[in-house]
Amino acid sequence: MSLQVKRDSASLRFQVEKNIRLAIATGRFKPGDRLVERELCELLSVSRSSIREALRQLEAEGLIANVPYRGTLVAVLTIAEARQLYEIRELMERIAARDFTLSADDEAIRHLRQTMWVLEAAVANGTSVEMLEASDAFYTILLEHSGNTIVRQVMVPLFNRITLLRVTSMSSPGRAADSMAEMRAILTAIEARDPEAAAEAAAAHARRAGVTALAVLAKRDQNKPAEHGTGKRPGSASYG
Amino acid sequence: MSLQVKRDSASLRFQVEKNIRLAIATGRFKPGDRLVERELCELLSVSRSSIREALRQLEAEGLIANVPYRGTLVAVLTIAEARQLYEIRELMERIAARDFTLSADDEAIRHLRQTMWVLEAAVANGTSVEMLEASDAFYTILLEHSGNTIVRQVMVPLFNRITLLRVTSMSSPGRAADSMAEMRAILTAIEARDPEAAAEAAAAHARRAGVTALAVLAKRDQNKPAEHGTGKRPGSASYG
DNA sequence: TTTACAGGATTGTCTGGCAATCAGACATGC
DNA sequence: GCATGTCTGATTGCCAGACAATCCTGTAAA
Repeated sequence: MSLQVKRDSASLRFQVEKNIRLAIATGRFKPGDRLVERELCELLSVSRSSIREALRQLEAEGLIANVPYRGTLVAVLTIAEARQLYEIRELMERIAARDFTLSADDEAIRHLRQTMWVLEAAVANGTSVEMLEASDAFYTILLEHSGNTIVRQVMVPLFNRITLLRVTSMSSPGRAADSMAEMRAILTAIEARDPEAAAEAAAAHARRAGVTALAVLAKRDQNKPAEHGTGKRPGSASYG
Repeated sequence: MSLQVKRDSASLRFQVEKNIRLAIATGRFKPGDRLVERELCELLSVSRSSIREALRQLEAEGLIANVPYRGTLVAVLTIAEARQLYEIRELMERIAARDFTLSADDEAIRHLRQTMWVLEAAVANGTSVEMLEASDAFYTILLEHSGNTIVRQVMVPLFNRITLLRVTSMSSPGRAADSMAEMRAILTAIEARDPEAAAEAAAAHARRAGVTALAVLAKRDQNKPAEHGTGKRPGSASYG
């Protein structure tokens, strides 16, 4: 066990960043919503400097977009972009799984296996939030111990953007169980120390997640083609 | 010709960002160098707020790294990371070339062809800076008109990180001519409207650039294994 | 109806400041 | 000499308040 002191009193702007990210992921801020700086100040009880620095960071990740003198909006993903997103995600996960298999130690694999149990428990009888958390944890471990810094850094923004959709995509009936089975396949390949099989399993998982999500998206956009950006302000309810 | 007004009175922080990026690309700031905020303020004649916001953006792109209460350093790439970088770059360029071929209009292709001429002229009898600029322009057009927003957004940080190395990698004798020929091949495939060939040509180009760069890097690190981060301050010579 | 303009809202930027933290020098005790 | 404690200057993290630039909107004038 590492004795590292938990440098967890993370900088304020980092917490701001995390909170905004979370607010977007949970649908508190919806795609197209406007993020007014001073409202965020009040919501989060920090100064504008910290807010703005956090916004710049999120902007670089493509999670929000900035229009000069008009403000920052939560990014809106078109279907085409979603398709592109999932194509790249597949490639990245392929690499991550391969490199993890090649370079992860037993400790990491054990950790991954544990997370898989948690996921399976959540799918059996947990909330959807628990499922998402376990699923996130799985990927975090995979990326963290792949030894591939670059893939990790590329994936973070991708992942964040996918969360712009994921509330949608996971809602597909039966998808959770399939998803879990696919992840189990990744783990099995990793345990067998077979990088190619792991890569292929990860790719298959990403591919199917993409197909499902895109199907849901296409259907949604058929029903209400331009429902993004209601113009509704973030409001002032308590948050954080 | 586009009649778009050149929104070039870009925000200050954007110019700051551009200048710092350039300073890193040209070796003015070297990997490991420390970027002291107040020195940047004086160098660029802007306030700390703008500097800090620009730094956060560059940080999110992985071009600089931040250590709490110690400052921001220009990122240092290990050889392993460089290898990972080029592997992903290959995949991304493959997609970009494919999608460009599928979706670019004649105007864009003509533009690309023109840039190719500029590049060839630069290689024939131009400075290395001109070569780099033409080469950058080529890729910018490719990405901009690929219709693939996500690949573009993924590529930007990758590209920036590659410029951390590129002064090195282009210095390989004869590489410029080869590189040019490979890019010509991409263009040819695009003109033939053959997405698969274009993708393959782009991948080949990226692959070879990677091999060359890695070879140079490996050699350099053999000679002076830890010459990163001389600790030298940015200094105060004129800049910008 | 269209145009012009005033007013409000929001962002972009600056200034000055203060606490937290770090690196390095220095002194102390063994 | 070496380890430990302390001090000091430098730098970052964060803040409050301010002002100009810009955009949006509603209203009055042509």
